[in-house]
Amino acid sequence: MDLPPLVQAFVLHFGEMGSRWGINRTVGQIYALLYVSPEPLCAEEITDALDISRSNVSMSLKELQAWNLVLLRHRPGDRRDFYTTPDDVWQILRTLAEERKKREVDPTLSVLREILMQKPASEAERHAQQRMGEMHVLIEQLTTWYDDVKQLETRRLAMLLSLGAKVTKLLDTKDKIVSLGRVRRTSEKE
Amino acid sequence: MDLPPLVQAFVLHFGEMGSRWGINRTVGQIYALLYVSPEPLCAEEITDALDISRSNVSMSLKELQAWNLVLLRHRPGDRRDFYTTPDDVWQILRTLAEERKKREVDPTLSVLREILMQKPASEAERHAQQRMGEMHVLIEQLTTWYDDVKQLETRRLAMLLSLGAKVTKLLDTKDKIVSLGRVRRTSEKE
DNA sequence: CTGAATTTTCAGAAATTTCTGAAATTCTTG
DNA sequence: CAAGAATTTCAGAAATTTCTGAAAATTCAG
Repeated sequence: MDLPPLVQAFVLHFGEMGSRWGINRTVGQIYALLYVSPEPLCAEEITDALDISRSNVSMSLKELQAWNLVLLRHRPGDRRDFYTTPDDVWQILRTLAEERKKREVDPTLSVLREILMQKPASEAERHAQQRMGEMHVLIEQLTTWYDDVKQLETRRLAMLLSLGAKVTKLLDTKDKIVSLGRVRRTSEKE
Repeated sequence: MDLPPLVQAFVLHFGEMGSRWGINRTVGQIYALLYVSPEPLCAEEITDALDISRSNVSMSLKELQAWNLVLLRHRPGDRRDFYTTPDDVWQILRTLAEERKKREVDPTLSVLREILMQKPASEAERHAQQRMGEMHVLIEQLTTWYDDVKQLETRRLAMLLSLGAKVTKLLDTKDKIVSLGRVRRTSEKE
């Protein structure tokens, strides 16, 4: 691996982080390399840059394609495949979130739902179901929010973020209105 | 492993998911088991429930403690340690987020900052730095937002989520005001 | 202090994941 | 369709991670 030291540091760190997130080290390194490369790279170039076997590169690229994380490029009169990453980091994040949701969150929700349908046969099971119900609600809330927010264009998303917890002030207002409304409705009934 | 079938399904799924997120299967299973148990469990009980060695339980519990994910409990006149999880799922999520940030995000930010300080020695390095800069900005934005939001109590956080992208309407307004301001300022200059 | 109960440690075994080289396949072009 | 360039596949090797049993350490009651 003889990359510019600055690039090498990035690639190695990324490989390290990848493996802490359940992504294989090599896949992480390849992604990092593609991410910082000024031009799309072909498999051979990745092999040379990272000092890994050609077949490993092939399998790792397949993996990255399955995750929708890389773009395929071609040069006229050259039948090799060249790989690159999207330019927009926000887009990359969105793709990552989308894929993880599809692979991990959705199946978890359906397992939870299935379990929650069953009839508890003991007090322990009843309690377990109750706990799983709480988890189910949490995940549903998060994914609903995510489905909402993922539609936003980058510019607007950035704005939403920069607003941060300042939204709380708005919430305070809403909060008061809602509770006022509740009080009124309650007193009307009486 | 002879748990109620409903609990077993949950525990196994959780172990599976854990390993996809870089958490060892056993650690995930133990956490799931503690999460749904009506009472705190001692190491011996976990050993029996999950059919793993006592030493494995000991090490996995140590791991969970390092992640601040479990609570230690004692019974009077019994010197065994009993383990449980917090009741509030939101609190669990917060802890998880906090720990991952501390272990993975913060180090990444500091690696990026360090690399960005260096002087690029080539065009390729200049480009790589530019890309890393974009990633750095993204992560900074996300963590700033996170630092903001993590303070919120559960009730308010849930409200923020339920609001979701409806906040966009507010943003639209802000957006218009901002761009109006820009137009005015520009025309004043001319 | 002794000894029983409990927990921790850790070297090596077992299991799992990752990686490689060689062969097979695909694709293009003359 | 033959040849050559590029890619993919996959069985087994290598590396890494996880797990265990045995021994050591800790804790506490008597």
